[in-house]
Amino acid sequence: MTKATTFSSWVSPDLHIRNQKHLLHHKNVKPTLRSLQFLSQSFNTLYCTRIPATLTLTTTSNHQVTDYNAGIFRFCEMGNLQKAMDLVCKSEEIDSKTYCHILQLCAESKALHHGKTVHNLICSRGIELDSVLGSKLVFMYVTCGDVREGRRIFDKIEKHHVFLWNFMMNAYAKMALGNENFGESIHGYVLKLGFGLDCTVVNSMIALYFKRGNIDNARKLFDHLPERDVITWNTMINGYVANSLPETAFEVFKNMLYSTVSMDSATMVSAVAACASMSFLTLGQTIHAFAVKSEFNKETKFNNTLLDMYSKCGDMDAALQVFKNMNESSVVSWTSLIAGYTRKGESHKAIELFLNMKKKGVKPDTFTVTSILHACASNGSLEKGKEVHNYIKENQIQSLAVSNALMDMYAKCGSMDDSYHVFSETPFKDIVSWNTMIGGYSKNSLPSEALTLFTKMQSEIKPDNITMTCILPACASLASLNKGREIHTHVLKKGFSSDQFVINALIDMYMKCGALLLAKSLFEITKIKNLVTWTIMIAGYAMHGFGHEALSTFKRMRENNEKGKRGIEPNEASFTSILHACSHSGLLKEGQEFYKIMVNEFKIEPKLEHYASMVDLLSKTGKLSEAYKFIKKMPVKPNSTIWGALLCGCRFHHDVKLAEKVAEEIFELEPENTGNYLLLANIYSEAEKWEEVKVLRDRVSKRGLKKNVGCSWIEIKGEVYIFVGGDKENPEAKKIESLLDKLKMEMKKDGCLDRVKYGLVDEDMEKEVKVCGHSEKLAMGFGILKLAHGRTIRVSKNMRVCWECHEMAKFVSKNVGRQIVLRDSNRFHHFKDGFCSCRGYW
DNA sequence: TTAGGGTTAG
Repeated sequence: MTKATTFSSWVSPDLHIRNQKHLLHHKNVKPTLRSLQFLSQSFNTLYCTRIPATLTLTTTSNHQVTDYNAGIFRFCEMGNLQKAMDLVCKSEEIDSKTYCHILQLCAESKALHHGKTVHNLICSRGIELDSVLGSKLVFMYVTCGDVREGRRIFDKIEKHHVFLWNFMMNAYAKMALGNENFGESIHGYVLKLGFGLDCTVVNSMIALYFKRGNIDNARKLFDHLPERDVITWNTMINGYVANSLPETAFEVFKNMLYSTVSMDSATMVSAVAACASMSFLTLGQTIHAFAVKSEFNKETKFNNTLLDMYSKCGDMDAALQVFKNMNESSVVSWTSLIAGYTRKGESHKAIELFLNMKKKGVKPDTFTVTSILHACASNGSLEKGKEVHNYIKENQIQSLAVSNALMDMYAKCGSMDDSYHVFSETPFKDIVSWNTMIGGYSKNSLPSEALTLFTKMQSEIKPDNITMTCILPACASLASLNKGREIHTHVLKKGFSSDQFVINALIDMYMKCGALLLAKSLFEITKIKNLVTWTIMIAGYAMHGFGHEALSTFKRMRENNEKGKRGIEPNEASFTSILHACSHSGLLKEGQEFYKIMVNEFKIEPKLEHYASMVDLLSKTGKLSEAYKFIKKMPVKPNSTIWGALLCGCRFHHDVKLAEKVAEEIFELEPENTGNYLLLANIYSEAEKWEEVKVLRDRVSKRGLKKNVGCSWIEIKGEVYIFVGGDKENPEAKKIESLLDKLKMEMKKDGCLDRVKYGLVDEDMEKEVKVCGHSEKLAMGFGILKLAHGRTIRVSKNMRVCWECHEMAKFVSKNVGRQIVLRDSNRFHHFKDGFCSCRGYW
């Protein structure tokens, strides 16, 4: 008997491999060609073998069959494990064959606990462990997941059937799938045994290497194989497609055409799939023609791949044509069509198809419902999404992908409560589930929820690179630099820093947290910058009021400035950013020039955000009537942002007459927004038109408008402190108040407050609509008290900063010598030495 | 060896 191997603890993957090598070198059994092929197959398909029942029945001992044996056999046949167990425990007169039966049932039911009981009975009753009963025990343990115990029994067995070798190796293979070197050690053994030139064995090895992403080794095997069959070629094409190398797959396909091997339908399927993943429509059409000639187009599987190719290439007419010409369509055909229309943004057509398919009696499966949920999500149609959800519940179409698609649909339709409901009811969540939820909270302006879930996630599953891109916008939205830096550390530790999405999200986070220098240095050290990287940087400079830096970044992007790299062409979003930059810095000439370039050179049709930037730019630079004319000439209906930009301009340049006209347009669009009424009231009071102020105040109180609550927050040592106007609850409230009083006195002495008399004139009005509340002043005061001298004070506000607070920040930056970065709902203000980066353009 | 789905920044 082979000496039993003892394991002191649960084994590492490395140890499994050593054991498996040991298995292969076992002295008694010579591996057959089939067993080697089987071994590599086990990697590829996770093929799970059952020891056939006949194996156990052929060589059982001749014990007398008692009533108990017959009874247990019957219960096993019926699958009633509990009853069979009861009988096994009751009688000692049980033969080896019966133990085999019950162990088989334990394995099938994955009942390790019962299996162990049977094993104990066998031992305590002194039943001989022959190769058949031993094999069955091994089978039971391995199937139930206890490979270590299975191996212990395996080593006790004297004579092994080759099937058990394969089975044991398969079990180890499954466990060792994640190991880099394992494939190579099997490969070495294959060569040693002289199977290196055998087509069938090598085909399996090639597939194994591709499965493991080891493309070079797969290629080497292929290159050295003297005789290749159709499966060799197909495996190569398929392997390259699966490893996202469709171009190489195509090279192989071309070479196959010149070889003596003729293609089969699997070749066609792989080649068409390669075209699909490359969006190579013309090539796909050529193969289509070839397939028609060779009559491959009779097969449903091929036609489905073809349909999917057209759908992925965006040619929905061709996809529909294939669909119509098909002899038999399946749920796969319908799903490919639905997915195609969804990708094209034609969600209504996808939904229509879904309904049609149900009408035709084709039953949607998990793939279909995930596609249709995606369509509802991109359409934002919560109602349709809910209908699909009901259908899923009624028909019990369950899978993790379906749950994830449901969470995503609810998140994209803005219903995070429904999304969380699905999440909490999903028993086994994967990384996609967590990422979808965290990203959903971030996008739905629920950053605290996103951060809470992120913390919870870490105790259950390892976050990945996508998690980073989901959580970083939440840090950005809270302006939580501490949290953002913490995540950056995590990114570096886990090696996500080569991911372009992660880097872009980090730069964006630093920009939105006001850490312009950190954003800039990360941007500069990032070697590969894509359009989004550049646009984030330009948008960042824009929101910080660094117009010239934004312009030079835009220029750098378009030039061949990086070594050996071609310049990048701007798109719609880049122009939004650069126009923003111009308007935030009052760069009239440049802005107008960019607008022209966008429309004339790049043929980009302006969107509302482009128009808004232009109106903002004209208004800020005093071109009020031009701005008004610009709005009137717009081919689309202006929104409140556009009119609002002009109204701000009217205040800045004291044009009461135009302001009245503009305000009426906004009041019509946003009758509930108190901010607009206050803005007009300020314009009146600055022009000392007290009667108009009074009329407006009456209008506001008559409407009984909702009060907007302004709030500001500051992060100190990782804690976020939130302030609302007139807040006295903060334990430091008294200290802050006396500090602010002192500052106000000094400002008065300096004559600073003379400049802000306009904003303060109508205090009643201000109290009534309670728009400002000067919460930013409280947060700044708290920062002065709590942060060491020399540290920048970073405050965020959910509305635009008020004039008085702005003046105070300027004063503090000069007279107290503190740098302040204030983020309001519109832009950043950097205060230093008595100046603000906005230079009045806010 | 062979078809379809869900999460990712401006």
